[in-house]
Amino acid sequence: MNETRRLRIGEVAERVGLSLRSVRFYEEAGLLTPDGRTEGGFRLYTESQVERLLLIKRMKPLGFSVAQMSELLTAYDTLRNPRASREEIDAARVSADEFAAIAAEACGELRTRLALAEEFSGRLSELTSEDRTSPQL
Amino acid sequence: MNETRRLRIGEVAERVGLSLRSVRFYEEAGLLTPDGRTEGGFRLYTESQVERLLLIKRMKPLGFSVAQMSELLTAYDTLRNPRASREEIDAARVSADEFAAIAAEACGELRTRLALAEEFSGRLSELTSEDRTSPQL
DNA sequence: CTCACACTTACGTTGCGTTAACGTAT
DNA sequence: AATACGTTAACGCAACGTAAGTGTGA
Repeated sequence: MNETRRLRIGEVAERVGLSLRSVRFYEEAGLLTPDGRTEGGFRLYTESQVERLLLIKRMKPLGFSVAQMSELLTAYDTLRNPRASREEIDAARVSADEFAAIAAEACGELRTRLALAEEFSGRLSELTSEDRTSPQL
Repeated sequence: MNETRRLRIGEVAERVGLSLRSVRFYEEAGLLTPDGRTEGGFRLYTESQVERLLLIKRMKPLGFSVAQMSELLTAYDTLRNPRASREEIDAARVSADEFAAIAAEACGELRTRLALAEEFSGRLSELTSEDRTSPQL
């Protein structure tokens, strides 16, 4: 029944919007291992692995390191795993909460960075618009 | 009369808020050369060089590469140089306009990145807040 | 047989951080 | 003489990009 066609890296990368190199890199980093290989050695991925890559991609704007992503994914896996013990779940919750805080802080830094960028950008575009005020950055 | 005390790299770095390494790195990259050295080889900076470093620092939120910053600084110098020829000024204006466009685009990317970051951050903080909706990233 | 696609090294890039070993200035 | 500050290599790191040379599979 489970007519789940497995995908090769090219199709995966295109669907997710990552480079082949990135997908392989995340594998090296331990973020996701292909479901298997063909006889010839081609990586094979399932749909749920595609989703996992999408999840990874959605973390990127926050600027997480691969190590952090790995941690967060582990915690997430634990929370979603019905077989996980009470302790594991609790630890995962703590971890997830920490990441929520880190994420909030990253958003804050992005906001200030955006504000600074916009300020500079504004001045820069005034630099060549000729009005009497001597333009200065 | 020009009682301009020149500063050494430590004081410069502290005032500007950059590391010594960064200041030296920007020098390597050709963004600014010290006004001179002491007999013993210590770098000496003028106030206007401090301002230049502050300017460099203000560019950073935009994510410019050092090569881009170098270009932009060159154009800026030309625009501020009263001895510059007409052609030089025109070229500098073109360059500055291009950078204004690049900067605006960078701001746009930062905005979308912030939006994505906030979305993920929001979901992440719901992950451990226990309500009935099965939490999913 | 042909191609598009994939594989594994392995070195290049950017913007610094970080020793290490040593000289300078007060 | 001590101490804070500075100097030049030079290697390390993250997160991939980019060949290079070779194999796979429809």
